[in-house]
Amino acid sequence: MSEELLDIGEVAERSGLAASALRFYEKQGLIDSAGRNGLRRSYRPGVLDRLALIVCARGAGFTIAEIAAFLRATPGDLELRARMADKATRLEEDIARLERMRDGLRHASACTHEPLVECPGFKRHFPPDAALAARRAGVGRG
Amino acid sequence: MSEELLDIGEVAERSGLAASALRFYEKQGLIDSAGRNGLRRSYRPGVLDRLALIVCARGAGFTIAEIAAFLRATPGDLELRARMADKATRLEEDIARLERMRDGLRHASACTHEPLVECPGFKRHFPPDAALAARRAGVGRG
DNA sequence: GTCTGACTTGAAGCGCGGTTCAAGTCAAGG
DNA sequence: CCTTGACTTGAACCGCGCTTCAAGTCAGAC
Repeated sequence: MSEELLDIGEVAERSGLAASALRFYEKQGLIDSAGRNGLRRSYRPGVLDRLALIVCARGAGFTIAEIAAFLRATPGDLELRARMADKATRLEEDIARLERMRDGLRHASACTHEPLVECPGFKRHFPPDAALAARRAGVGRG
Repeated sequence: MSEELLDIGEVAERSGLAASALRFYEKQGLIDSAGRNGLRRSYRPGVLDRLALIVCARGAGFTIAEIAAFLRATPGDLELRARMADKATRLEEDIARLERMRDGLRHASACTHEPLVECPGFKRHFPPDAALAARRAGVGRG
C-alpha cells in the first residue's frame, strides 16, 4: 500500500503543476500529503483528483480562499451550500460573457470593417448595459 | 456638439469603473479622451461602448495588452485575425470548464455526501485528464 | 473675487497567486 | 561509503491590474 505513494515530482508531472505550486497549495490547505519519506512529502494518488478540481476551480475564477472553503464543506453547512448555489448562478453570467466574447472574436476574425472595433456587427455583442451588470465578475488568464 | 462630452466622473459613474481605472486604461491605450477642458479630460459618449467591450474582455480573461492589440486590429492584419480566431476556440474550452464547475457546484449544493468533496457524483465533473488539458487557461475574479 | 471639490500628475503601494533563491537535507544508486 | 540530484525550508521577489497618496490646478457655483 505504501508503494502507492507518489513524491512531489511525480505529482507535479502527472498534474501538470509546478512543485512550488503544490507546496503552496498544501500550505493553503487545499491538499495534504500522506506523510513523509524522510523530509520528502508523499502523496496519495487521490491527490490528483483533488488537483483536477482545484485546477478547474482556479480556471473558473475562484480564489484559493474560496476553494479552501468549498473543500471544507460538509452537508450540514447550509450557508456554504447557499453560497455554492449562488456561485453556480454567477457562473451562468460568466459563461454568457465568454460566449459573447467568443462570438465577437469570431465575427472580428472574418470582418472587413475598418477599423474592426467600429464594426456595428461586432459592437452588437458588447452592449453597455451588459458591461454594467458584469462589473463585479471576471475570469482571468485567457 | 461639444455639449455631448463627458467628464471622467460621469464616465466613471455610467460605466461602473473607477476614475483611476479610466486613467489607467487611457495610459495603456485602451481608450482615448476627446481633449481637455482646462486640465480635465473630456470623453465622447462612444467611450462607453468601448468600455463595455473592455469590461467584457477583461471578464473573459484577456490581459490589458491583449485587448490593446485587438483594439488596434485592421482587416489587413491577418496574423492578428488568426489569433482572434484562436482565442475564440480557447474560449470554448473556458466555457466548458465553467459549465463543469457550475454543474459541480449545483450538485454539491444539493448533495448529502460527507464530505461533499468526496462524493463520486461531484467528482465526476472534474476528471484529471480535463485538468491537464486546462493547464494554460483560466478565467479570474469569480 | 473667492471658495470648493472634482479634477490633474507621477510614484508608491497592494492583493493575488504563485516562482525563485540560497542554503541545507537525505534517499537511492553505484 | 560516497555521490548525486531531487527534495526541504523561509524569505524575497515577480507580473498584473489597478488603487492610493501627496501635492497641486482650476471650472463653476456663489
